Amino acid sequence: MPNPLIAKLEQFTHLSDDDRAALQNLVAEPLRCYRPGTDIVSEGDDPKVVRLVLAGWAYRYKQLPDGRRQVVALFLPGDLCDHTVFVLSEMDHSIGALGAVTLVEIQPATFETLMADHPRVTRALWWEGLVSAAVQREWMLNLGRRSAGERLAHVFCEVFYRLRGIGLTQGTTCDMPLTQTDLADLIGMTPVHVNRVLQMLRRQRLVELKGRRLTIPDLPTLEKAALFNPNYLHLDHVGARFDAVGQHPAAAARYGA
Amino acid sequence: MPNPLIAKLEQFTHLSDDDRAALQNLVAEPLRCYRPGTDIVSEGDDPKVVRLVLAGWAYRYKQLPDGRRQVVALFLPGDLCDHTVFVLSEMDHSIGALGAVTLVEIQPATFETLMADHPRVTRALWWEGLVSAAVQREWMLNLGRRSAGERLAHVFCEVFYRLRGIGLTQGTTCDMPLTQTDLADLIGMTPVHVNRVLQMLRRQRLVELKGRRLTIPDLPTLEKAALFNPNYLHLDHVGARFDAVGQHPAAAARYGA
DNA sequence: CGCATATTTGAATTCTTTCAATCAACGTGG
DNA sequence: CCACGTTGATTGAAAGAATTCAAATATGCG
Repeated sequence: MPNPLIAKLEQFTHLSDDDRAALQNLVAEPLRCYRPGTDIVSEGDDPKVVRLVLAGWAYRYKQLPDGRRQVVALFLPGDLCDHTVFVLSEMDHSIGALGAVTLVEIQPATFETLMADHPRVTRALWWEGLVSAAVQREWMLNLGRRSAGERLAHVFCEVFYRLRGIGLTQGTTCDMPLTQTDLADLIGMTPVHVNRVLQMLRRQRLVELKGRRLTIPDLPTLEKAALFNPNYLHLDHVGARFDAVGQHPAAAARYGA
Repeated sequence: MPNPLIAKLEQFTHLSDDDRAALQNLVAEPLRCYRPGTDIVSEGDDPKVVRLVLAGWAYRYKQLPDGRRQVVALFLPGDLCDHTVFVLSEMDHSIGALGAVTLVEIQPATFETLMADHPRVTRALWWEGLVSAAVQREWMLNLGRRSAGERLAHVFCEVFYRLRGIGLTQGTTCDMPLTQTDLADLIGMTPVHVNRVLQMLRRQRLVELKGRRLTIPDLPTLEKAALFNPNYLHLDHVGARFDAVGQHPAAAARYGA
């Protein structure tokens, strides 16, 4: 089974063959599969392992006692739940499977060994954690200050960028397994309103969404409508500073090599 | 200068005298003071140091091109900006000083040494990072799904809990240097609406707010109104599992020693 | 084909914002 | 000590955005 975490981390830094092998090795830990709509982790659970999504989409969510629900993160292939979760005694949120999800359950010790032996991987994992925190902040800006239309457009931009980073887009299209109800829980609106706003985006030819597939005919225009600035995804190969100069094509370009 | 980070981490785990001394040592790094309303870090900066707030309140915020602003985190004394920020090449948000703020600028190397030599401190710092991520998630739930009244009440509960954890409450009162405009940027509303909602909370005798001081006459009742569940602050001394049994009073209680 | 799930539509209501003014608190200089 | 300017808090009325509730269509799957 290929490990999409490698593709993800290579957006940040150049990895040696040895680094890649070590990451590939994570997939040797126990695999789990989940049916669409089931919970992978429930609020209150004791998190004993670190989870890495290999295939399918999952999402973190929180719920109020009366049932109101907010999706607080999306896990795409290659996404890792916090690599230090196991120090907590209790989860403060749940994780659900959107479609069919395959993930690995990694023992804390495996991670600690990996990080002790591979400093470049350690940096890359730090980067991974910082990016997911940055995504959370961007979502707060989304929820608090963007209009409904901007919000929905922003989600589409982000998902497209993230999927593209791990090679899961096909031209101008990508998967979009979220229902309008899921989208509503993601951007803090009602499903009815998501529907109306989506129709607006469609009328403006900013997106096409049908049969669980998303098409973005003109990404720059959608970005403008969303006030989308990809800086928060930190996809600029900043880790190049930890590379040997010239090792990585993008790093080489950036540093004029 | 006392180091409030020690008090903060001791909410999670028991520290040895040696651990405490090492943390105290952080305060030997260069101190900086900022005037109210000034920026400590600006979006686009290259983060070369890790910052630890010693006194005063600061806040992270993000802004849209047209000026709409969202506060995405509050830094109270003892709060640390991400202890691995320096792997990024560019900040995706800004940090501003609310009142007068004193902080230390810690070199990455200092941190790495501290963590290499003090495994218990390392765990505690991981916990710190996980808690701030959890706070962000709770804020998303706040922005996306709580009503205006619940949102405002929730902010008051959280601030009170966090200040109490580091010994900065006095009975039922604490500082509250945020103006109504600041609160608006925090909970994604307009200042006008904050004002009206605040009046509602006052009428219900849930809070008193005057002269930059907050009084919560009956915390449990405010918590109910806010749908506040403190689990996300992870203040349950979970780290006790990394303590020698019996070392820490709360841990001892939990484990029946 | 038929059920279950997801999307779409309409109308009425509720919540927030907007815009404009007014009021209150506070620190400064005369 | 008070006038004055600045900032923050408060109020009102009207416009705008989003939700609610209910019903009607689509769509996908066994």
